[in-house]
Amino acid sequence: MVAPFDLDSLNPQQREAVMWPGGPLQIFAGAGSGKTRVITYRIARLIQDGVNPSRILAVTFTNKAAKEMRERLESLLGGKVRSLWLGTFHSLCARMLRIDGEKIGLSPEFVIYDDGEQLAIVKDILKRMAIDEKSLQPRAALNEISRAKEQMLDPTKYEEQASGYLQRMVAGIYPEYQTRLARANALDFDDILYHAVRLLERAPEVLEKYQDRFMHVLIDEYQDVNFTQYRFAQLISAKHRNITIVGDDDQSIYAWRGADVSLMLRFSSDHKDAKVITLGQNYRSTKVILQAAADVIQHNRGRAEKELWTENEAGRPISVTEAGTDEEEAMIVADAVLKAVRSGRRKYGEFGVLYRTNAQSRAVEEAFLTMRIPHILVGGQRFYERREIKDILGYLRVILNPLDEASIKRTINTPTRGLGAGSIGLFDEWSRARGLAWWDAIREQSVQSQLPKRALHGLQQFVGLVEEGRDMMQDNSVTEMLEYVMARSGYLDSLKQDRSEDSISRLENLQELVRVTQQYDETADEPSLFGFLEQIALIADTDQIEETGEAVTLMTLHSSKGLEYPVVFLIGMEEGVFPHSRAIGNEIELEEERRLCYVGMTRAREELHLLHSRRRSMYGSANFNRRSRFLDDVDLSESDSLVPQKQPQAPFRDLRQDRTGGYAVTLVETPKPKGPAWKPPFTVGERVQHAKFGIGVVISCSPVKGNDAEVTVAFPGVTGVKKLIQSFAKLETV
DNA sequence: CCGATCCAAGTTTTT
DNA sequence: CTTGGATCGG
Repeated sequence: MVAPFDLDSLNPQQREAVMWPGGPLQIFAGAGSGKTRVITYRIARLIQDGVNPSRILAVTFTNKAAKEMRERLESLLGGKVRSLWLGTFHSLCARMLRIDGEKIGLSPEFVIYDDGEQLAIVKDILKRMAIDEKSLQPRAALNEISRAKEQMLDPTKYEEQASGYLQRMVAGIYPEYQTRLARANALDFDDILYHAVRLLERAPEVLEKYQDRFMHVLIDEYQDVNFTQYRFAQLISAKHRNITIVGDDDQSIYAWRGADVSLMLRFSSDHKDAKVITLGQNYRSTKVILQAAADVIQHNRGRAEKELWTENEAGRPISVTEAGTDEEEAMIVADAVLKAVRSGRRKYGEFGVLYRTNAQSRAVEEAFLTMRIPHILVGGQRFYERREIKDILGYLRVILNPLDEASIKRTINTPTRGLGAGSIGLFDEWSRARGLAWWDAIREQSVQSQLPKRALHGLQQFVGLVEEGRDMMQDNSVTEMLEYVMARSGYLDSLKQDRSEDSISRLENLQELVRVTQQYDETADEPSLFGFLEQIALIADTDQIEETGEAVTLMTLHSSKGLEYPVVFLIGMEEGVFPHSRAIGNEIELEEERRLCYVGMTRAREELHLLHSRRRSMYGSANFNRRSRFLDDVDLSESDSLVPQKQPQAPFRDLRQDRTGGYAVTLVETPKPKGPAWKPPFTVGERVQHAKFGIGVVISCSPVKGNDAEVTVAFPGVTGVKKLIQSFAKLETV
C-alpha cells in the first residue's frame, strides 16, 4: 500500500517517532520541531497499518488543536475518521461519563458549571456561613478546591489532611460546595476529570471496556497535565501499554493552575521500557532567535538536557528598544509594522505582538487604532464570560434543567423583577428547611403568599417564562429558543432602552450569540438545546479564532503557545511586568516566567523585537521599571534597535533596590533630568496639526541644535511617519 | 427594592 | 485607570 503521506519529508527522529511500533513512547518535542506533524502522521500511520480508528484515543490541550488535528488526519487519510476519540481531556472524559457515569451514580444529563458559576457558588456559601470575603478570598478557596480535586481528594479525605488556615477554612466549604453541585446535577471542570478517574477506578467492567478498546493512546502537551489527567492516562493505557506522550518541559507554563511537569519527567521511571525520542531540529526560527531563546532558558535548573538546533539561516539580529513610555513603546511597534507593510515586505498577518498581561494590550490597541493598523485581540474579556451572554444562556440552562440553581439565581431578577435580596433569602430558607430544590421552592404556594405584590408578579413572569420554554423545547430550534428567551425575559428591551455605549455593545454581543446558534442549528448532527449548551461549556474563545491573515495579532504570552509569526514583538520586557512582580523573589515562579519568555521568543520565525519602557503607567500611576533580567541573559552584542536609542542615562540609579534583585519601583516624584533644561515641545502621544499632513500623533521628540526639536509624528493613511523639525514644521497641539 | 455613589484592589487561563 | 462590591438615600 502506498503511503498516503510523505515519510521522506521527515527527519530521522521524526520518522522514528512516527514508525515506532508500540509500547510506551516519550517524545521530547522542542519548540518548532514539527510536533503536530509527527503526532498526526503517527496516528495516520497506525490507521494505515490496520488499527481501527475507534481504537485510538488522542488527547490535545485545546479544542482548537483537536479540530485541526482531525482535519489534518482527514486530509492525510482521504476520509472521515469520526470514530477516532480525539479531543481534550475534558471533552473525552465528559463523553465517557455521559455513557458510563451512571455506574458511579452520576446522572448522564449533568450540566457543566464554568468558572463564573463556581465562583458564584463559593461566594454564596461564604455569605451563608458568614465568612468575610476578606478573610477568605472566594478565588483562593475555589483554587484550593480545584487543587484538592486534582489530587483526587474528596471532602472527607481533604479534611483529614487539611492543615493551615486556608485549608481548614476550605475544608469547611468544600463539602457544601459539592452538595450544591450535586443538587443542581452539575459538575465543575475538575469534577469531570475526577469522576472519570473514579469511574475507571471503581467500576472494573468499565475500566476493562476502555482499556480493551483503546489499543493506542496519544497525549499531546504532556508537560501541562495535572495529577488527575496523569492518572487517567495511566489507567486507560495500562492494558495495551501503547502510550505516546509528547511534550517539552521548557514550555510548561501552567504550573499555576495545577500542571505538574514532574509527571512528564517521571514517564521513563514509570515505564522502564519506555522509548525516548528527542525532536531537536527546529524548522521555525532563525539561528539568531533560537540562540537568544536558548540563552534565556539555560538559566533554569532541573530541565531535561536537550538542545535545539536549526539549519535555517542566521537571520536578522534581535532588536532591543527602550521607549520612554508605554504609549511610545506601542507607537514604535505600530511604526515598525507600518513601515514593513508599506514597503511591501510584510503583510499585517505576519506580525504578533505578545505581552505578559492583558492590560498591556490597551496602549497597543490605541496606537494601532490611530495608525489604522488592522489587528485582532486574542483573549481579554472572553465572549462566553460576558455578562449578557451568561445571563441569556442562564435562561436557556434553567429551561433545560430547572434544577440548575446557580442559573435560576442568576436570571430570576435579571432584568430586575422586584425580586431582591429579601425574596431570594426567603426562597433559600425554604429550599434549605425542607430540602426542596430551588425550582420547587419558588413555586410553593406558601412561599409565594409571603412575597410583596411586585415580587410575586415578577416571580410569576419568571416561572411562566421557564415553563413555556420547557414546552417549546422539543419543537423549536436553539435559535428560536434563544430569541424567545431574549424577548420574553425583557432583557432586550431593557438594553434597548438604555442608549449607552455599553448597552449597544451588549446588544451586539447578543446578536453575535444568535449567529452562533444559527451556525449550530445548521451544522450540528442533531441540534438540541442540550447539545448546544454542552458544546459551549467545553469550548473556549481562543478555539474560535480564525487566522484571517490580514491583521496583526495581539495576545498574551500564554495564549501564544503553539502559534508562530514571522515577526514577533515582545513588549514590556521589564522587571515587575515580565517577570511579573508576583513572581519576583520566588525562584520557582521565576523559572516559569523564564519558560514563558522562552515560549514567546520561539514563536518568532524571522524577526524578534524586544521592547521595554522607562516609564509605564500601571493602575493609573507611573512606574519606572528596570529592564527585564531576561534581556541580560541574551547576548546582545549584535542586536540593534527599532528607533535610535538615546544615550543610556541613569537618573533612577539611586532608587531603592529590593534585596532580591531590584524591581518595579513606583516613583512618587518625577526625577529631574540632568544637564541644561531642554523642554520637549510636545508629549508623546499628543495629537498635533501639520499644515500639509493634517493631524498626527507624536511618537517622540528629541533635541537638535539651537534648542530646536526633531519631532517624529505618525500621520494616518499614506502619509505615515514623518520626522519634522519644529522650527520649520510649526506643529501645533490640537 | 433599586439606582447612584464611594471604595478597594488589581497575573497568566483552559476546560 | 477600571471594575466589582458595599453602602446609602429615595
